[in-house]
Amino acid sequence: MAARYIEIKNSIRDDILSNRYRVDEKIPSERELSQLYGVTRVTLQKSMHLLEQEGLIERIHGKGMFVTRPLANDLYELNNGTGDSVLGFSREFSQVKVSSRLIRHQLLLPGPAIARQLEMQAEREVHFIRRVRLIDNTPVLVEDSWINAAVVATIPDEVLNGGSLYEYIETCTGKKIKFYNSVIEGDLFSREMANLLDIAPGMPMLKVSGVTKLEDGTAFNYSIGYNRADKFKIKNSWVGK
Amino acid sequence: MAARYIEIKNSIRDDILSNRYRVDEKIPSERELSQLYGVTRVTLQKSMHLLEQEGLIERIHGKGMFVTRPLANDLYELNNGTGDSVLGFSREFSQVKVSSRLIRHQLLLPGPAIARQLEMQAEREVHFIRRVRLIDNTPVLVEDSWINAAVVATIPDEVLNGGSLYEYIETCTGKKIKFYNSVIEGDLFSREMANLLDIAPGMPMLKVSGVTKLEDGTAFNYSIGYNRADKFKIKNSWVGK
DNA sequence: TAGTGGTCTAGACCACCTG
DNA sequence: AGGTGGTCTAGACCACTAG
Repeated sequence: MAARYIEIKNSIRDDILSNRYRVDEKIPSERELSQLYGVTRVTLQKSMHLLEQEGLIERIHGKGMFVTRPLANDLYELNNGTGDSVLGFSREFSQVKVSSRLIRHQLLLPGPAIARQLEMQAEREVHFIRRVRLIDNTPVLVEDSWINAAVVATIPDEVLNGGSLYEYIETCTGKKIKFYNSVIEGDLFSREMANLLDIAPGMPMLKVSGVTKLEDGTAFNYSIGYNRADKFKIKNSWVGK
Repeated sequence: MAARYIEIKNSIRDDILSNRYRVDEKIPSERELSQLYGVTRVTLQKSMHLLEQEGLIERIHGKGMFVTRPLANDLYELNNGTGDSVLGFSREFSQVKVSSRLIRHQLLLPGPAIARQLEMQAEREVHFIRRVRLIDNTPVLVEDSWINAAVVATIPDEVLNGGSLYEYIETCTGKKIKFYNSVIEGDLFSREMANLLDIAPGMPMLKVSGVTKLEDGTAFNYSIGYNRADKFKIKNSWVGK
C-alpha cells in the first residue's frame, strides 16, 4: 500500500503520458487537484514536486503548473533515479527486448575498496557477477556487481540471465531498495570490455558506479556499469533553489 | 531573505562540513532539531530531505539520521544540481584557481534546434559564446552557450573572462535561476575541440548539455559543455521510493 | 515500550502574476 | 483584485527499530 502522494503522483504522471494533459497545457491548480483527490494541499504538493523532479511538469510561481515537452529520444536513457524505486536494467527497458548474458558468477573475498563501499568486513564473501546486457540482441553494456553474501546467500542463475536482480533481492530480503549513490565517469573501452561487447577498443564509454542500499540502510550491492556511450545518455532533471 | 528550511539546511550542512557532527555519527532526532531551531517537524523535515538528497546524511526509518562518508575525491566533481542555485562553473570550483579564455562572442540567429530549446523565435538574436575553462591554468573543458538576447541584451567580456555569468544574469534580470534540465552523454574529442584544450583527439569526453531557466519559467540559456573525462566526474546522490 | 522517521490534516499568511 | 504556487504551524496517527 503506497503512500497517497505516490499514488497521486503516478495517477497524474499517467494522465500526462497518455496525453490527457497535453504538452505546454496548464494543468489544474493545486487547490483544484487537492479537492479532486481528496487530500490537503501539502500532500498534493509532495506529488507535484516529485513530478517536477521527474521533468514532467514545470511549476511557476503565480502562473501555474505546465506539462513540459519531452526530450527528443534517439538513444536509450539511463534513468537517474526519479522513478518509484531504484530501477534495475530489466525494469527500465521493459518496452524493448532486453536480455542478459552471464559471463561470471562466483563467491570471492572483496578487495578493501569494495568491502569499504559495502560497509562490510573484507573477510566475508561477496558474489561477483559479470553480465553483458543486450537490447534487441545487441550487446550494449557490461555490468560488474559485488553483492554481500550475508544479505543474499544464493542467487539463482535464472535471475541473472533473465529476471530482475533487484526484484529478487526485494523478495528474498522482504525489504525495499531505497538508496543509490552513483558516480558517472567517461572513459574509453579497453580491449577486454570491447571484446565482450563486440565493438572496437577505444570507443567512448559512460561508466556508472554506485552503491545500492535497502531501506534499513544496509549496503548490499556495489556495481560498475560500462555503457556504450553511442547507445546511452543520462537525463538529469532537477530544480535548484 | 531565504526560506527558513533553507537556512536550517545550510546551518546543519555547515555543522557537518566543519565536523561538529562527525561521520557515521547519529545526529539529533527531528523532534530535537525542530525544537532547537524553533520550527515544526514538517519544516525541519524539508531541510533534512534536502540534506539527504545532497548526500550528506542518511535517514533510516526507526533508527535516526546519520552523517554519510564523503566520496573519495581524486577528480573534479561536476555538481548535479543539489546546491542552493544552479552552479556556474566559477561558483563551483572556488577553492581552486579557475579562469576562462573567451574564444568567441557574437550575436547571431539561432538554428531551429537551439531556438526550440530556448522557446524563442528563430528570427531573434542570441549571444553565441565559446569559452575554454581552465583549472589551475590547465584547460579542462570547452563550453558553448547560446543566450537569448531578449533576456540579456549585453554581456561584458569581463564577465565572460573572469566573473560568473549566472551571477551577472541574476543581477541584471533581478530574477533567480531556477531550472536546469540536462543530458549527459559520452563521446570522444574531435580534432577541433582537442586543439582548444591542447590534448589529443580521441580522448574521452563527458558532454553535458541543457537549458537554464529563470524562476518565472523563461528559458535564457542553452549550453553544451565538453568536459575532459579524465578530469571530471559527476556525482549523483538521491533516494528512490 | 519508547523513540525514531513517514505520512497526513486543516488551516494560515506570503509572494508572484495577470487582468 | 483574484488566482497561483511557496512557506509554515500545531497537531495526529502510523510503521519501523531497538532494548
